Amino acid sequence: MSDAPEWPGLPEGEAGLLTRIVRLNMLVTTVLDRLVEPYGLSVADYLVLATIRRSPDRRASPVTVAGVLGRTTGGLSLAVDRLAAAGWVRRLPDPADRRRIALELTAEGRDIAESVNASLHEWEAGLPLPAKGRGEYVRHLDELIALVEDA
Amino acid sequence: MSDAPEWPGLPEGEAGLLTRIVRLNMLVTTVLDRLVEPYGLSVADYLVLATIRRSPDRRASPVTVAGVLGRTTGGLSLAVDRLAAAGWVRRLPDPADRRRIALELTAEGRDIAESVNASLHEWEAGLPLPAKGRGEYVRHLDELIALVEDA
DNA sequence: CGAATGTCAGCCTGACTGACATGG
DNA sequence: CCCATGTCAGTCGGGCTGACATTC
Repeated sequence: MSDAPEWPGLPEGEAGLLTRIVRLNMLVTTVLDRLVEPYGLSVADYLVLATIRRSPDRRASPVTVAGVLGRTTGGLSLAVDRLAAAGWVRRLPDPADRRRIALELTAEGRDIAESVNASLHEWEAGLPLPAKGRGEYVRHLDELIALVEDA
Repeated sequence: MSDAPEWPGLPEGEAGLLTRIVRLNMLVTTVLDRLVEPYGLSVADYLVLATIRRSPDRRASPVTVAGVLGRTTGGLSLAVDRLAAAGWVRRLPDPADRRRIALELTAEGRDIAESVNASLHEWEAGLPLPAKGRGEYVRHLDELIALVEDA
């Protein structure tokens, strides 16, 4: 808490796309933490909920989720344990392939995910974007993402 | 290690500036890890080196660095221990105020920081930015940063 | 005395690794 | 037989908190 007074320095000087991205993320992380906190979960765990929620059929296998979030299946197992213990996620067997399971949100899990989501939207809507609107920004970010993705 | 196949889902749907920033950062983090790894330090530790390096006089107090990087002084103490043990950072007493110390890079620390920095620039220079050049992107990122900073 | 600085011990989050069981 | 999936035990990095000593 308390905003960083100055700049973290990745590269230096003017250029520094990386610097800026890191900086931006640092700020965003703070915002996310704040938004997510009242619901009693971590950002990392929220991402799991959100990933499941956005998956086709609102279900996803651990491997898939781990892939999406760039984690290992082992690590994800623990996260799912946490989330299941909290009553937000259910593991259900896949009748077709008995090695697999599907992760599914409970009603409560859905509620939380949606609440957080709403907070995020709300926060974002409150940003005083300079006229031209967010479209411009979104486009640029998407371009950057694409660029970095296959770099 | 293997690119995430799909999208992590923060908000959903179209908008989602936050989603994109998080996504972008996820990618960038991977890049940073890769760039920093050959030098045998973590990104977190590199940030400490870089922060010191960019400080006025190439020196900084722990409080300052902690402030810049959004960490606690306690946590930073440990990081400095690591870095000092590796021979990259020196603690030197402040004659003016005997509570304080100044952190300074050793020659080797400077070398490493500069090498990593060079890698970063090189990587960035290799990005096939679409004509208009990075100026456009930098500007947008700066605007976003400013926006989020006082949100 | 109260505030600021740095350090240390203890803790905790959260992920990874590597072995394993099960099923395709 | 070999590959894929999920889980679990053990481990570790990395940062935090809270107490403390010192100096202003």
